[in-house]
Amino acid sequence: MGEKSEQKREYILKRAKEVFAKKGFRDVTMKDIVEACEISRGGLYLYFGSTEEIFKEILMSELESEEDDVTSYLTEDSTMADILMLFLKEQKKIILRKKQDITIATYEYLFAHKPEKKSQNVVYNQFEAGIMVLTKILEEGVRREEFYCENAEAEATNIMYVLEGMKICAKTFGVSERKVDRELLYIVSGLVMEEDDGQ
Amino acid sequence: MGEKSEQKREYILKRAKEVFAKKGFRDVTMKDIVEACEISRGGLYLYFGSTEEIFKEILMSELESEEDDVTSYLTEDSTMADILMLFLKEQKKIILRKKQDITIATYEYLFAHKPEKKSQNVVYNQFEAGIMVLTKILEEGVRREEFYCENAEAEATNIMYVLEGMKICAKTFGVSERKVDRELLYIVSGLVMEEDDGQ
Amino acid sequence: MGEKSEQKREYILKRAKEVFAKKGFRDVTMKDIVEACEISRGGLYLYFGSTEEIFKEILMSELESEEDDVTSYLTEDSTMADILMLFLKEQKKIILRKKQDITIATYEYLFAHKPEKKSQNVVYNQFEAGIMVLTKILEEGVRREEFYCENAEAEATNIMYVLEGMKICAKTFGVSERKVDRELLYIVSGLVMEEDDGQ
Amino acid sequence: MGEKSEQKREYILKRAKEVFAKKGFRDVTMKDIVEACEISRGGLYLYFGSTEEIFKEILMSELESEEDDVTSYLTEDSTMADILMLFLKEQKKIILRKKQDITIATYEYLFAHKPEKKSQNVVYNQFEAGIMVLTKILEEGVRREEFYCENAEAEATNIMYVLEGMKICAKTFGVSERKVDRELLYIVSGLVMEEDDGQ
DNA sequence: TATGAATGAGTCTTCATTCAT
DNA sequence: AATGAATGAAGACTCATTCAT
Repeated sequence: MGEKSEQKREYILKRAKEVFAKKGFRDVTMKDIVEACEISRGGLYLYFGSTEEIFKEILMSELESEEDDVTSYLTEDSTMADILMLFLKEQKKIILRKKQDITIATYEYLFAHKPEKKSQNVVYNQFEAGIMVLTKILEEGVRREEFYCENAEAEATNIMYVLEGMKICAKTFGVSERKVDRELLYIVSGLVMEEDDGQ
Repeated sequence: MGEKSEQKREYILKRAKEVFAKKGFRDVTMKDIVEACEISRGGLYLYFGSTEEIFKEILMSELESEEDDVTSYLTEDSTMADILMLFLKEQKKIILRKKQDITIATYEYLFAHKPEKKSQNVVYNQFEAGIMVLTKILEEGVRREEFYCENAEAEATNIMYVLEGMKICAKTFGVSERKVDRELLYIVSGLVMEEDDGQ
Repeated sequence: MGEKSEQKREYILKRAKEVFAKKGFRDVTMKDIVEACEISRGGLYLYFGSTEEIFKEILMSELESEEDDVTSYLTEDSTMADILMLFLKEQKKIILRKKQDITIATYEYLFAHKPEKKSQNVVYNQFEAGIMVLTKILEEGVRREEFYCENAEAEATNIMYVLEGMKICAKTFGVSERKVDRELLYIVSGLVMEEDDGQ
Repeated sequence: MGEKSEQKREYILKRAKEVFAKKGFRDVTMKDIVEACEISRGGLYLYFGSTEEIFKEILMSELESEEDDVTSYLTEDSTMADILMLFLKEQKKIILRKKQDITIATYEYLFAHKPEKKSQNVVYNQFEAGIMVLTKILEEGVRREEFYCENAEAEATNIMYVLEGMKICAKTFGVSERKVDRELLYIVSGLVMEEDDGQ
C-alpha cells in the first residue's frame, strides 16, 4: 500500500488508459506506456510489472466510478419511464463512445486473462449490476402501473443481453446512433402500458 | 488452378483452426501452426503468408458452411414455433460450444483488422443473415397465427442482439446452459399466441 | 559439353542476362531466374548450380562477342583519327548504355568472386585488349604522322584508365553524354598533330 | 545531444568499418557487426537500424576526415610540382590501400542505394572535390610557369578519371604499385615544362 | 529430363526485463 | 526512487537446395 508515490501511480494509470483506449490491450507494450508517461522504463517497473497489471488496475477504478452512475438513477424524482430512459441513454453513450473507450481493450484483456473468480470479472459485474438496477426500475414501474411486465428480472436480463449485444456489435462492425435509438425505443415500447389500447 | 496442393491447404486450415480455437487469434504464431501441422516453416509460407491470411480463410469457409445450416430451416415441414426453436437451438450450440470454437479468435481478429467494407465482416454478415432468417420465420408465424409480433424485423433484430449478447457474455464471463435455455424460452414466450389467455 | 540441351542452356543465359541487367548480381536469386525463364526450380539446377555459375557463363559469352567488335576497327579503310574515333564511340556506347547493361552486375560479381587467375577476369581482359588495340591505332597514327605521341602504350594505358574511370562514374553517380563527349574530345585533341600551330 | 552514448556509437562505427572493409557491403549482416562489437543484437539496434544506416554514417565521417587532407595541399610552401606529387601520392595510397579500405563496400552500397541527390553521393563529392583541388594546383602551376596546360579544369577532370579508373581496376583485377607509379609519372610528365627539351 | 513441393538454416526485428549508476 | 542502456529470447520471413514423382 504505502508503496512509492500514490500520485505518480494515478498519473501512470491515467496516461495508460489513454494508450489502451487508442490501441486496445494486446498492442500495448510497456514501451508505449513509458513513452505516454514520459518516465523511464525502470521507473514504470517500480510501479507495475506488466501491461496486464496496469490494465487490471484501470479496470478496477473504472468499476468504482461507474457504480456511482448506476445507483443515481433511482434517486431521481420523475416517472419510472423517465428513469428507464435515463438508464438506457447512459448505456447508449457507452455503446457509442469513441474517446477514452477501453471496451475493446477490456474484451482483449478478458480473452487473454480470464479471472479465476467471476466476481473479479468487470464485464460480469457490470452485467449483474445492470440487471439489478433494471429489475428495480421495472418492478417499481410495474407497481406504479407505468410498465407491463410479467417477470421483471427476466426482462431486465433480456434487456442487458440486448445492450451487451449492441456493445459488441458496435465494436466489431459498427452500429449507427439511429439503430441504437430504434432498438432502445423498441425495448421501451414493449414495456409501457398502452393507455388507449382498444384492440 | 489453386496454388500447390489444395488438399494440403485444407489440412493446414483444419489444423490451424484447432490452434485458433485453443489460443484465440493474437497468441497464435506461424510457429504454432507449423508445429500443429508438423510441416516446415518454409512449407507453411508456401501456402499462407501470415496468421491473418490463414484466419481470413478459415472465416470464409466458416461462413460458407454456416449458410447451409441457416437456409435449411425454412424447408422443414413443421410448425413455425418448431422451426424457431430449431434456429434458436442452433444458436445455443454456437453460444455454448467449446470445441472448434473460434469465436474469441474472431473477435480478436476483428479488433485488430477491421475490414474496410462491412460486407467483408463475418460477424456483420452472420448478424444480418440471422435477422433475415428470423424475420422470415416470424412473418410466416404471424401469417399462420402462431406468433404475435407487430414488427417482425424489429423483433428479429432484437433477438439477434440478445443472441449476440449471450455469445460475448459466454466468452467473457461464461453463461450456463440453464441461463441460455431460460433466455431462449423468454424470447419464445413473448412471441407465441397465448391461446387461452383471458386476463 | 554434351550435357542436356545446349539450346535450353542458351535460352536460360539469355533470360538470366536480362535479369542481371535489371537487378545487378547480388539481388538476383535462383527464383528470379526460374521465373524469368518460366521453367522449374529443379529444371534450372539441372543446368546451373548457382547464380554465380550462370553469371560466369554470361560473362564468358560477353567476352567472346566483344572481341569481334574490337578487332574490326583495324580493318577499316580510313584515317587513324577516324578509327580512333570509332573505337572511342564504341566505348562511349558502353559507358552510357542503359539496356542490357550488366556492368554493375559485373562489378558486383567481381567484388564477391575474385577469379584466381587474372586471365579469367573479364574486366582485366577487356582492359588489356583495349590497351592493345589502342596501342596499335596510336602506333599506326604516329607512323602516318597523324598523331603525336611519344609512348604509344603508355598513352593507350592512360586512355583506358580514363575510359574505365568514366564507366564506373557513370554507374555510381551518372555522367552526361555531353561530359563523355567533352572528355573523348580532350583525349583526341591531345593526340592529333596541330598542323598550323604556330604559337 | 546524441542518442544513447556517443562513445559507444563511435565504437560501433569503428568496428563496423573493419567489417565492411573485410567483407564489402552486401555480405555484411547485423549479426556480423554484433559479433565484431561483442554486444547484443538488441544493443546494436539501439544505435542503428540497419547495415545501410551504419554504412551511411561511416561514409559521412570518411568524407569529413578526407576534406581536411585535401585542403591542406595548397598551404604547403613548395613548388607546385611538389604539391601535385603530394596530391597524387595521397591518391596512390587510396588506390593501393588494403587495410581499413571500404572502397568496395562503397561501390556495393552505391549500386544498391543510389542517393536521390548527386550531392549526397560520396564518390561524386570526392570526384568533384578532386577536380577543384587539382584545377587550383594546375592553374597556380601554369601561373608560375611550372606546368604547361591549356585548360586546367579539363586536365584536372581527365586526371580524376584516370585516378578513378585506377581505383576501380585495383579493386577488380588488381594493379601493382609499379603500374600506379608509372601512370602517375606519365600524368606529371605531360604537365611539367620540359626546360631543356631540344629533341 | 523435368517438375515444384518441401525443407531448414540464417537474418531481421521487437520487446519484456534487468541492473549498474 | 529513478534512469535508460543493455540483454537475449522469440517470432517473422526468405532462399538455396533437395527429392519423390
